[in-house]
Amino acid sequence: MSITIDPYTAVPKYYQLASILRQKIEEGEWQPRSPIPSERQLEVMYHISRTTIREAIDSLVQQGFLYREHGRGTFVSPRKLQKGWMELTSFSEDLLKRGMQPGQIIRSLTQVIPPVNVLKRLELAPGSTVCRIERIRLADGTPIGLQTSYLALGTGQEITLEDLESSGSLYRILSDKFNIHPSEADETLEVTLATPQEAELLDIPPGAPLLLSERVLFSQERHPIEYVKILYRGDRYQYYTHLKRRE
Amino acid sequence: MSITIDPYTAVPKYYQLASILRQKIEEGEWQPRSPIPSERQLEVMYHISRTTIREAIDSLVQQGFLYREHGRGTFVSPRKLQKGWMELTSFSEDLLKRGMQPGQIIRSLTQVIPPVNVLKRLELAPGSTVCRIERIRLADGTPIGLQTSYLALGTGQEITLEDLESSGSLYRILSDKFNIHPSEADETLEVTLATPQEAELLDIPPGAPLLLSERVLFSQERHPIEYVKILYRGDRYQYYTHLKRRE
DNA sequence: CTGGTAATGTGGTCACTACCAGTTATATTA
DNA sequence: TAATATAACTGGTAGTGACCACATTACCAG
Repeated sequence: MSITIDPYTAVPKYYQLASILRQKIEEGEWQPRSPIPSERQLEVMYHISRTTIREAIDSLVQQGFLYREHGRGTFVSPRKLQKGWMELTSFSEDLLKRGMQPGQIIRSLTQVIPPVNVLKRLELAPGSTVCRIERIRLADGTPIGLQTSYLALGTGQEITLEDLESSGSLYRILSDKFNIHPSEADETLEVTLATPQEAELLDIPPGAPLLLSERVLFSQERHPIEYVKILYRGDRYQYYTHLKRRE
Repeated sequence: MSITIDPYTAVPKYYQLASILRQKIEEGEWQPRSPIPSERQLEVMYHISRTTIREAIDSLVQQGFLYREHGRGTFVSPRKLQKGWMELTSFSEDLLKRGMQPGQIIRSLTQVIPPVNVLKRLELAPGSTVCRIERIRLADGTPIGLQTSYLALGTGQEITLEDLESSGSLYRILSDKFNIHPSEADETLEVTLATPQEAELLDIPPGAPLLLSERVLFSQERHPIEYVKILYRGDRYQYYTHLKRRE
């Protein structure tokens, strides 16, 4: 990450500036609640137009790093709000962020005709086949969740056991191999109790409370990509989210 | 909602335009996945500069109503993604959106010195007093959750029983009476089991699974306002979010 | 000391301009 | 006819210049 703007690279200037500013925030050079240089000052400092400055600041405000006060200035958000931005993350990313080591036991990888509710959520025609992946998810080596994914892939697109075992993260495979970039998701959370089978796999007593997450993942083009159901051990998992009020 | 831009009002043009476009989307005039007029066309249609057009479209893209494709156009997001935007909502708002009637039984409203972990989350000095509200939350008349709020109000700011009973929504009181506008929140969700007291209040058997939500609410100025803990009946409540991937 | 006022600095809005970078349809050419 | 080039779109990035709305400060009159 440079400390000046390079006008000859393909990277947009507003993006370069945003990176520079974010770095100063993350490294603590600019303390929480203190003002950053004004837009006119930044204009001189980096020889960029105010239009571009504002575009950079806009994105950081959007991401919660900065906040503006009309007539006063632009300020660094207090730590609390900098991290844990409401992000769509994969299981692996999620766990790594919490400082735990993600792992998995792949139970099956098959082509199946999914249940109708799954078909509906994936906006597929009845009888369509999808790729189903069953995995036990591990945190620091111990089971933490049971995950069942249904993937709506294009014809010819296929995920192999090797892909899964080498990368671990489904999102990475989608991105690298198929150029599908997860963008948004709808998720519901509720409470259930473990069936004997689930209890066995998760190494908990039958009837223990579980956190059930159901998520439909959408690509950048807003096509449903994946329906995934995860049963988390209630005693070992906490769901975190950051909410923003509209307007 | 007008259908033309009024240059003489205090409402910014980009905001007026965004409202017009959003209306056309919500009323179905523009169908999902179909392109909206190009930015150059809108420039002519509404006699607004492209800068302003893009600002309006930006906000709608941000809110998930539209999506852009470089070189192709700007399109209406499919229905699925238009609604249920990841919003910070109050309990009442939340329930109303699900088509249920919110209600409450106020169990207590007192000034207390909260537990240390609450003080910490509210960034208050040890020994500070806050307003505590205990409520049983109802959906269509039946108990659905136990809510305990700790409010960090300014000196002289006070919430009365009448306020609560007449409005029902704490967010509305904060907004109307104190000019405090909830903006963001950190929330965690986990699973617990009902204690005998909790079970009694929620009309469920002791040991029944509950969804425990803990939320810290922040004002526009990023000051912590409220720490609230809600125990939801596991059999009657489902949590919903919409996630977006960063970048 | 108090209250008003003007200067100055901040972010907010908007117009106009230019060019770049993808996409698509059409015309051209082999 | 089929491949290729081109023109005419689309959104993306960037600069300049202007004025507005709000906050803070310093100064002045009472």
